[in-house]
Amino acid sequence: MRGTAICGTNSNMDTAAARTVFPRLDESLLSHLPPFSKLDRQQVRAILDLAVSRRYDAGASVFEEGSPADRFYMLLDGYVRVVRITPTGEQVTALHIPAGQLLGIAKAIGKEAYPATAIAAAESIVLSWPMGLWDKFVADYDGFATETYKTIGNRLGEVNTRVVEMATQQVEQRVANALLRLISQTGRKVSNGIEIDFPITRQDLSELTATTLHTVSRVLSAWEKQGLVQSKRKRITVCDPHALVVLSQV
Amino acid sequence: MRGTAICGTNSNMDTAAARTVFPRLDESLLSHLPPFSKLDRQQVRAILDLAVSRRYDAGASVFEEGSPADRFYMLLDGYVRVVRITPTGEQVTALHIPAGQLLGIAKAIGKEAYPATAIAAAESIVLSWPMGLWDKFVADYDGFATETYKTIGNRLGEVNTRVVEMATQQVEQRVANALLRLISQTGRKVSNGIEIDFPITRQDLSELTATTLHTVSRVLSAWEKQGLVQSKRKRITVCDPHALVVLSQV
DNA sequence: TTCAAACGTTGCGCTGTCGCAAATTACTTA
DNA sequence: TAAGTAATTTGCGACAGCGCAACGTTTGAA
Repeated sequence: MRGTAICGTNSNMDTAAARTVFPRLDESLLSHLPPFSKLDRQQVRAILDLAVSRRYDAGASVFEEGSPADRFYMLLDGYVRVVRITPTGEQVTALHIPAGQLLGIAKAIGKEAYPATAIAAAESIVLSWPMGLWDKFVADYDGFATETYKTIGNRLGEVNTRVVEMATQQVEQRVANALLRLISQTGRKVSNGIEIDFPITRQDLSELTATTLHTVSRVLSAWEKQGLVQSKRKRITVCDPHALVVLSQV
Repeated sequence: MRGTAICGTNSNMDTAAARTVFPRLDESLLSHLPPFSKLDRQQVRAILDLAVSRRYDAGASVFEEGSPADRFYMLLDGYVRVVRITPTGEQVTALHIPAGQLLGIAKAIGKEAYPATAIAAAESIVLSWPMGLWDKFVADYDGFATETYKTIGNRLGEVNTRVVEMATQQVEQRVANALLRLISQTGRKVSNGIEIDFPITRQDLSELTATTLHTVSRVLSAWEKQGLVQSKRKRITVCDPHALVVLSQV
């Protein structure tokens, strides 16, 4: 999907507040996505006409923890990580959101403010709607609510899994699991394995696995020597997924 | 067990917990609880007449991870902990549920099976309904859905907080936070402080804070010497909550 | 081309926490 | 009351992973 339909229009815009309305969004953008898949053409058209589309550079924040939840979002393309920041400034990544999912749906869980910060991990294209439309979407569009709550359920499960992992596994296993999850969500097949399809640093991985960038670096170096992974700056390729699976289950 | 049965004489349940036959349930049981607070007397009556009531001994499981989600529950009295069990048999407590909350609401998050096991931490009284009634409740009863999703939102927030804590805090701080949360949820004022109002072992606390019973024991012993807590077997009293707050934020 | 900033690697010492083991105390049941 | 079981405490050794520090590498801007 990267680079099709809606891309190429807007230039470098200010990450502050600028919103660009794209010429005309195509129905096919949404019609195959779970929350909208049961809708007919006209309904999707109506939804798209209410949407604002915007591009985010890698590292830009889509919304911030604690600020009033005035819009909800659909990640069309790219990758977003949801982070929380501790009083001491440490970042912890709660989960990753792949393209095709809703985010910032505070209203669905009865919140008036976003409970976490969403940061584009790669360049991303995001649709958004005013939160005021939420109830209308739920009421008018068949399957929207159901699919939304499935998404929330999955995220609850994911976070729960993180808790269990952090409680019971060693760093090496957590990193292995994190990599496996990343390649399953955004893996791109390359000659020597599966590459994570967005730039990711040792620091990012450490925030995802509750460790330090140093330890992640050491782990990856060791794996590279064994031929399990290959990595350049900000790029990681998993060459032997099965070996990681084995490692992660020790 | 179908229909209008209001006693706990259903037979397809597993554990050895004794069952108590209740007299006709009173509307006041539910009318002040968030999911039902907007309903009138007749509606609450109708809901109660569909409910099955049951008592669980401490340690008995209300439902188990992976089994088909055929009922949803309301914890009337007592305290339930939600745990996940790893392949290697270790238990990790995901969250605690105080009286007055729904649990086992898999349907709300689009699941067909319970995603975790619920264990009564203290003797508990639980109402339940067949999951088939879920959609009816959502459709017929004003505020039921909204309040349910608030509950889910809060739990998501809670689990997220656990992740952040486990990622950034030392054992001592995690235990302090766990105790503070427990006394805020089920604290009972006693002469020398606030006691956690259900039996809780070092092992339980360790499963809640991702550590070992030994370490918890050491931490509590140290605190007891400093007069912050007092503990007997299965009983913990926090004498100086403020000191714990300070400790937890180092 | 130069330079600075960001990212990554690696060695070393330290320590928080675990794991094991053994003893003690507190309940339960016969 | 005694025996048995569950919960707790405590000491000690081991080590995974952290923190620090120094250095290497890549990138992009001037």
